[in-house]
This record gives sequence, structure tokens and C-alpha cells, in this order.
Amino acid sequence: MPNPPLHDWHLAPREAIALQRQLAGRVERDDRLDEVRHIAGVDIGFEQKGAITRAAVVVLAWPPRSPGVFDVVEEALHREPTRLPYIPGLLSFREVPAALAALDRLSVTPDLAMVDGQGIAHPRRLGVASHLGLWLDLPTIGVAKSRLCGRHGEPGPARGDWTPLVDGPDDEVIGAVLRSRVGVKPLFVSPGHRLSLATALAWVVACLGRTKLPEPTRLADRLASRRG
DNA sequence: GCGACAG
DNA sequence: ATCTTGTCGC
Repeated sequence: MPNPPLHDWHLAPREAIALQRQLAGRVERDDRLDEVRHIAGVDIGFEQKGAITRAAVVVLAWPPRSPGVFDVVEEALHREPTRLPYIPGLLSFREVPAALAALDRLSVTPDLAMVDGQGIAHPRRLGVASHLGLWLDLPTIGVAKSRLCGRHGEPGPARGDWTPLVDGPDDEVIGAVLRSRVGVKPLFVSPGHRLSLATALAWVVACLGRTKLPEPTRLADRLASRRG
């Protein structure tokens, strides 16, 4: 009772925003993250013009078989009627419920999860990756393809080059703009829950294959969008 | 009032 | 996110 609920997915926008403000302070930082054996990739897709939400999760074995090549340990998919429309800043209320259902179908519990979207690089520091991590008390990393908020310069041209993403009047560092592949638009990486930006960046770079997105997110994206 | 705006 | 053909490039 003393703790505010992390799971009321039926709040009006005004209440949802208030809840995000309360939860944001609980997104601790910097776990050691030793002994990681399973890394999950989480992403949501839609069917029938958005009427159906499709949550996908792919679990990869760590360490990789060879640099950038991972064994898929398990995959899970969950479909359900879409609950809310897309509202910038309130993405978790639209996607997290379905993501939780997909994660429930796993037989293995991942040690780390990469989520398609922002972590703390969010107006109230509680993007979808942070919210999901807080809910499951699981280390998470936000891996987004574009910017929600914050300011940044252009990262260097080499793979692995990055520049900080800052926000607020005091230039608070909320994430990093990472060049995951030469000649391609950069990725927006931010801590979700229980890890620092440096740790988040290290894991994303370590999971990079030959494409723009790190393998966990790339494979989950493929399953969510019913391709592959 | 105007512009910005993860997926 | 999704709707969609061809096309440029390794």
C-alpha cells in the first residue's frame, strides 16, 4: 500500500503522467550484471491496421557463438486487442501489458532485456524499457531508432562511435546516440533499469551483428512484424 | 500560440 | 507502427 502501483494500465493520460513521475526515481543504476546467460529482445508490432497488438520476445544465449552470431534459446509471441492509441510519452501503457504476456510464455528467465524504445531518455525519465524493467525488476536497456527528447551532436562515422544525449537546463545525460553501423542513422541507447549508460552501451555494442539493430532487438522486431 | 513527438 | 515496388549496392 505504501508503494504506488506499477501496473494500472487503465489510467487517464493525466494520471499516467503522475505515475511515471513517481516511478522514475526508482530506476536504480549500475548493477554488476555478472553471469549473464540469457539476453532477451522485446518488440511490439501491429496487425489489422493497429487493431491487434503483437508482442514478441526472443531469448539469445550469451556469450555469442562467434562475434555477432547468437544462438536463439527461445521465442514467444502474444497477440491481443490493442488497448490504446499511440501517444508520445505514454508508450508503455500501450505496449507493456502485451510485452508482459509474451514474457510470461517463456520457460527461461532472461538476465537482461533490450527493449525497442527509450529507457530513461524520456520526458519524465520513464520510457517503455524503464517501465518494463521496473515492473519485472529486470535489468533493461532502451534501444530506439529515433529520438523522443534531448539534444545531441552527430556521432562519429565509425561503428561504436557515440555522443551523449542530454536534456534539461543542466544538460543531464540521459542516453547516447550510437553509430551501430557505418553510413546508417544512429541508434538512441539509454539505461532502462538497474544499469548505467556505460554498461548499457557496452552490451549493445557487444550484441551488434552486421545490421543497425543489435541482435536481440533485430530478431524480436522481425518476429513482431511477422517477417523472417 | 507554435513546434516536437519512442512505436 | 503500418501501408508498399522498385532499386541501388555489397
